[in-house]
Amino acid sequence: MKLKDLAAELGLSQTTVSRALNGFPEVNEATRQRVSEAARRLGYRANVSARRLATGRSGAIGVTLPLQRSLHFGPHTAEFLSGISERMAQHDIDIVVTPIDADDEVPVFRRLVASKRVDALVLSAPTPNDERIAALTELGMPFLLHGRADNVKIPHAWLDIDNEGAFRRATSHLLDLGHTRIAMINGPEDQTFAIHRARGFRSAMEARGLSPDPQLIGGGRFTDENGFRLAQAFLERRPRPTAFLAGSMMTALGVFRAIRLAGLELGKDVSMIAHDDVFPYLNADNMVPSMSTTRSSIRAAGARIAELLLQMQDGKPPGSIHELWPVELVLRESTGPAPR
Amino acid sequence: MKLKDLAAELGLSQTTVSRALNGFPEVNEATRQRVSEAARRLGYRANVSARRLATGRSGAIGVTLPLQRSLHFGPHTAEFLSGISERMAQHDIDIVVTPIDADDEVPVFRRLVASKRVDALVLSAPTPNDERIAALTELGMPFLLHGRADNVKIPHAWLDIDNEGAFRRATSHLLDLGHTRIAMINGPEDQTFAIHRARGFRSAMEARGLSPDPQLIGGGRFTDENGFRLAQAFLERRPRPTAFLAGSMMTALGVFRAIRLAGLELGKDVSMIAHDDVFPYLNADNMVPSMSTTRSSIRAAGARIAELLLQMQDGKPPGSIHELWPVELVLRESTGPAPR
DNA sequence: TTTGCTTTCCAAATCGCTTTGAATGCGGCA
DNA sequence: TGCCGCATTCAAAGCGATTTGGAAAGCAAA
Repeated sequence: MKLKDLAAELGLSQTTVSRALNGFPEVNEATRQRVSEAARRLGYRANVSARRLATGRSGAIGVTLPLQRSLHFGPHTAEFLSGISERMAQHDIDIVVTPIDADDEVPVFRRLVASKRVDALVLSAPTPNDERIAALTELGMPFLLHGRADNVKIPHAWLDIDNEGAFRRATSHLLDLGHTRIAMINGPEDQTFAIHRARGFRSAMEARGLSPDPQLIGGGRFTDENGFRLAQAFLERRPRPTAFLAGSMMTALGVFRAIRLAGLELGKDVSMIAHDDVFPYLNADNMVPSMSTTRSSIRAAGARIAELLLQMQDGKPPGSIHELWPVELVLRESTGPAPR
Repeated sequence: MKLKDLAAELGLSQTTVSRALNGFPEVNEATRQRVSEAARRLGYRANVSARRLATGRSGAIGVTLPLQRSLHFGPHTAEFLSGISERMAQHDIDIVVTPIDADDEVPVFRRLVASKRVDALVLSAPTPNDERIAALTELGMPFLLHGRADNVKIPHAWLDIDNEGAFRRATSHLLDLGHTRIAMINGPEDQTFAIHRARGFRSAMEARGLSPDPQLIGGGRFTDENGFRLAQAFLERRPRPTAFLAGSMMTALGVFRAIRLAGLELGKDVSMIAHDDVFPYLNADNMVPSMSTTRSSIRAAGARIAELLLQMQDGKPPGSIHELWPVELVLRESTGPAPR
């Protein structure tokens, strides 16, 4: 069932049918009804390849999967991708995922652009001097950055959460509770967001005339395992840290295990605030004890990015798109006064 | 830079250039060299939409993301998707992810088929009477099932791991160690794989004249939280279970927390074998104590499914594709003799 | 020289849609 | 009546590849 068939069936020209289906104003309302009814009845759907060829737009947006980067395609990416695709599905736009090695990103971009496979890209996990921005700008491929690349001066669209503010507030709160030996289990050190978090941590400490103990700072992947190992090492130091900041709920689980294994009680002997990207399957409220968190839905960010991408396609200049989302601080049972 | 331009540049016809690039035999080797050199130099890449229209193949395969199903788009799906896309990238085939509500799967399939958006689909998380198989078969859309739909008689391609055998062996091993009160934390009950695992568990028990205690069987999502709650409930029963089977590493983490919280020691007071889908960021070996697992890489399964999909496109009949992968049992420190 | 094969290359049709530029029908108005 | 303007509709020209059905060139055999 193609357009021609449908047109023949209706005794109309392809032009009219096409226009009726695509909501052009110059077609009689009665005709439009007739056309869309027939289309539905006969199960007609435009061949996307043909449409794409004719319009010159691919009707797809690309999301790159970091294969060997410090950030894996893990739960965070999955959740983020859900957010994007949920929104895009409503617009009949495909999400094509492209695995990409850290080494040959630019060649892959070049291919993506030349083959007109996608209309825009979503970039994740930026570093401060992210070179992808220049590459894509030069290639003329629209993109939206999830996160920030502080040192890149080229105008570009981004959406980020206020990592610095979140960790500053979390740290301040721990300081208010009397904690001074605070350990920080951050993300991969090269990532902008991790740098921002470290900055927030440091600035809150310094505001009280303290400075972070480098011995109590760790980074790396957001995994249970990494959280566990770092926390275990930190807990062996004397004096022992009385509070932890964890970069993700995964790390927090590992930290929690280490705390238990050391015979300590979370929320009493040791406090913890973790960053919660809001996974539907990992609820800070339901943990025992419930976890205090800095919270920002990564799925919502994905959905919003999809939205902004659509606006960019409608001509909104990328340089005008900058969103910095505030992060909530949600206090629960895992934080308590510092033991004296 | 389009084919026409490239052809003009070379003083050849589009036909010849196209053939040279696509490796047809009837073009002179010297010409081919000249063509591909020029293509490289000028950065020519075929417009995928045009190619797709001309060939009638979309050059993409679809992966559906269950949005509201019992299985979320979580770490498992992410890892699986990595496997697929890794393999497909080598063939310049796009992966398009389509979010899909459990309710309107068939309409979405119908649209996918009619719009010729993808050449084939990957289906995950089947139930025993999975109705998607009939729907897709009827629509003539090739697909490959990750898992099995036992009661569906329509011939179709599938790849699955031997869940039943894995859990039978794991259970047998626990029985060998003297455990008899074994708790099982399974996956979502409607899923075939969970049913198979339950069957393996039961059959191992029955082979020793025992039968599983329904009070010690739980299901649900593969999350830390779910594992924690179920394990905690089970550990309150008397006599207490001395061993756990966990459906995933995520659940296992929760079980582990519950065990610690109950003041018990894993590997001594309580044993556990978890199913490990092999996440790069969650290593059973590095846990403390290290975790005994039934192991099968879900990423490898994804890669293999991609491979099989390619073979299907080359004409291999779907009905002939059935792969049942054995599952390793890897014993580590989390399993020990039953306390007397 | 002709014929018959290969080898190598080409012109033009095709894929199914969008879009341009023009045609048609019809009521209103002078 | 004749012309204009508006609302509809249409025929045909793209979009950029693949592919069909030859054709030209080169060469060996007749």
